[in-house]
Amino acid sequence: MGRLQRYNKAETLEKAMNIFWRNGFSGTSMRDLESCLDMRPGSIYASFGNKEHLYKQAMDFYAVRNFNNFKKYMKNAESFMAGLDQFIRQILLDNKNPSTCMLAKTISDISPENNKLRAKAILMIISFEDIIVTELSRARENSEINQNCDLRSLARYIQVQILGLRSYFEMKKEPDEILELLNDVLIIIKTKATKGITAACHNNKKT
Amino acid sequence: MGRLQRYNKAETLEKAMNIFWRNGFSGTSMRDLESCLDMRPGSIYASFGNKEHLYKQAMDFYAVRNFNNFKKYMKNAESFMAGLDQFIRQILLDNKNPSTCMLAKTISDISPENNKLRAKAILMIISFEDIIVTELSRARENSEINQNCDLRSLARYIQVQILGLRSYFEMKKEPDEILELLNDVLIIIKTKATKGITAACHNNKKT
DNA sequence: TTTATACTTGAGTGATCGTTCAAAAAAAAT
DNA sequence: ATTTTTTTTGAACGATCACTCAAGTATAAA
Repeated sequence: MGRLQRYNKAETLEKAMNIFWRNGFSGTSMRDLESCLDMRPGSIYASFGNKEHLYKQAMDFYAVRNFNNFKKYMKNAESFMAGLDQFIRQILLDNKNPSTCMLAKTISDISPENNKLRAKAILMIISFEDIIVTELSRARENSEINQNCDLRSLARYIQVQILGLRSYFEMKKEPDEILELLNDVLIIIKTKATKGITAACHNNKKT
Repeated sequence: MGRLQRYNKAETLEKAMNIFWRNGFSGTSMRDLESCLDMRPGSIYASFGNKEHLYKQAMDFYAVRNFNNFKKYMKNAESFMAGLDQFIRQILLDNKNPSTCMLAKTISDISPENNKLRAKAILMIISFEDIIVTELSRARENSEINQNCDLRSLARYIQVQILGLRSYFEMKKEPDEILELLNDVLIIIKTKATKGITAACHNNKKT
């Protein structure tokens, strides 16, 4: 039944994800990928289509792993806040991978003309927001969160906090500062969640 | 005394900044720059050295403009918080330019090997943090900020908030959501500033 | 008008880009 | 063994990359 496949698809995609995550789409050449994956161009194209399609699959791999990771931490933790703490902490303290979210990086990386990748990344970020909302509503059933709280707004706020932390610590990884800022951020999310203050008073006036 | 320069350096750098900001270093080709600047390669190299050096100067242009902008808003506003509000609002609601900070983008964009640009971007982000600290201490003299407040920590927190907002709104520019999130963020910064709670209780325990 | 000087031009450099495809290799079926 | 099927290989393609430099052009001084 023909020659056996030399490469495991999941392992290969993980390698591709790592190099794309680090160097970006334009910053990663097919020759970089060839040496990183230990595959010759023909094999890569036979397995993954072309560079853009490979990037898409690497991004999928990233997103699925991230989503599952988040759900896992939520499931194992004794509260939403504890799970969120562990989830963000693990991302920020990981020194093997970039701190920046690969999806956010894709959105800023990609030039306007080939915005297929951009659109896909945006969809996946919104999917993650949906997952946060799901977990928040579960937490509300457990009375961890105020009944009046707008979960969609809170999820957006949490996203901004995560993106901010990940972007900031891309430049320097000082564990003390990470833990301090993470603590600050978590305290405020908890306050917002329990007091239910979201989008209270708009001040749209010009100053 | 020889032929006159056809190009205004500041205007040219602004054009270069815009295209680099949008497309990144790897995503912008010299031919893109040639048409954007309306200059032939020889002129570009005579004026700016090479692509990397041009990027550096474009980044400098970006940083100086941003710093001055921040100071201007701070000077004209009646309080630190009002100035910060106007500063961030103007960045997020501007539809001509990317939402993401060019310095943050540079840090995540650049591949590890040519990390000169990366290092420069990090230095400039830290410089901006210093400027925030300066403005905060001025605000403290005006009794806008609690005496016990750790200004460096608060400045870091503000940076995270700005980076988070700019990263988040790179994907979608919904004015309502922008104003709501900006309002949320500002309220909390104000609370932190007036109550002086920063890095209170670390919870380093594993959950 | 001529000369000296400063800047611009754009065809052309070798290197690298993403991608292709005929040939080789390895397994199962006959 | 031979054939059939599937995968891997890597030389090679045209396009584009960052970059160079001799020639051309515009100005001020002589």
